[in-house]
Amino acid sequence: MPRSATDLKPRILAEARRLLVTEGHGALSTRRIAREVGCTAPSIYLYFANKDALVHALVDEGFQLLRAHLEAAHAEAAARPGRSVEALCQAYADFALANPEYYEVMFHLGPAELSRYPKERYRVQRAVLDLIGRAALGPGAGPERTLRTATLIWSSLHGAISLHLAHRIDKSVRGPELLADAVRVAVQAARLEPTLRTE
Amino acid sequence: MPRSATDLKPRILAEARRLLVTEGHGALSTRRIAREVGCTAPSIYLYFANKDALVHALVDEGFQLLRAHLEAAHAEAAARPGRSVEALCQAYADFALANPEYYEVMFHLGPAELSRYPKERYRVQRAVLDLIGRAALGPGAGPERTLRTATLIWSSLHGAISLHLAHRIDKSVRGPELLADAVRVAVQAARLEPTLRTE
DNA sequence: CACGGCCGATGAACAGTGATAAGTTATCAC
DNA sequence: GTGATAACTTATCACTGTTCATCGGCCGTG
Repeated sequence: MPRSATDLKPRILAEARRLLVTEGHGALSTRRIAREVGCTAPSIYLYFANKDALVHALVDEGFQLLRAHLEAAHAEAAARPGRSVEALCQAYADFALANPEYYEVMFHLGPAELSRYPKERYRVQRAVLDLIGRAALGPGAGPERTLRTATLIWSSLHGAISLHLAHRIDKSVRGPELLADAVRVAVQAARLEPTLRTE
Repeated sequence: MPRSATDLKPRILAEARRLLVTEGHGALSTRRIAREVGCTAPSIYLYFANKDALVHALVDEGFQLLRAHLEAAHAEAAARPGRSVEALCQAYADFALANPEYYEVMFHLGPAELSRYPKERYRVQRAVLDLIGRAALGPGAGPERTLRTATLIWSSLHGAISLHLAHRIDKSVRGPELLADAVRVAVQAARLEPTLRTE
């Protein structure tokens, strides 16, 4: 006897998403979700193998959102070329700052907190990295170099965002400036250097 | 009647440290620590206001360890100058990869997971940043620019480390290479640019 | 010596967590 | 109507951080 007309699974997911966004992933508990949805905690296990699976569904959602956000920014930036990497990076940062709790579960949760899932699924979708890499190097560059450059830009970007979200940055350093610096630095340096071994 | 001769507080701290290092901060539980130490869980609250305070003591320890590690590397690198930033960054990365669980609580735990403590204490010690900044710019640079450049280098470094520790990096991208790239890129670009506003 | 007072430590308890197993109930096929 | 099947709940387990009342040994005072 479903208490509400709709299927339970999407409603559980929606409530989990709502709790994640509004109160952070620490507020995600099976009983809390169940109470809010109008069922009992064990019902969740009918649709998700465990709590990690539920969180992981949100992570997947987050990646889809991020990808859509970046592709929109990419399309918009295509009009005036030359600065498309900067636009992509800005879009990435915007997403992170607008959805800090999504960003948290997407990129900070390690195997310890979110176990029982193949590591492969953690890795960011190649599509996003390709987008960044090609924006930086152009479509001519080889896939390996593209991936490497994209990862470099991404990691620089992520560093600034991660520290900012964790409140680890000195008050006198302004966040947006740091982000802009991080992007510019990574982009310009990544464009120059080919696979230059440093050791 | 202390069951063992020594004071309880340092032994609690030592056991917490051991558990953090060997099993990760998810294994830190008051009862577990108490059992391992030979007392009961409420005894911990005689010496720490709550579990967060205990974790925070470990965070402070971590910062002291990191600082000592970097200062040692700095002293060692003073012999052959010119490459001291790279040496510092390498030392930072070594610390992170050698003590991933320390690094986790030091830099990934946000106010949500580790509440009830003033945000100020989260911010990395200025001493560490000054070390990096002066290694990059020399002692002549102004304190503001030094801090800003150090933060930029640090955040680039942290990005690569954070993604690496969270297993978010594509298998085909080799970790040490990415780290080296991140350092080099941040250093060379940070050296060039003065306070160049990007907007 | 006896008597409080104090302080470290404890046992019991509370509300909450993820998770499982057994039981209930409603719907559908035959 | 009967049986099966799926959805859902109740009860429970082991665990979490935390609090409170209590106990016991020690110390200074009379």
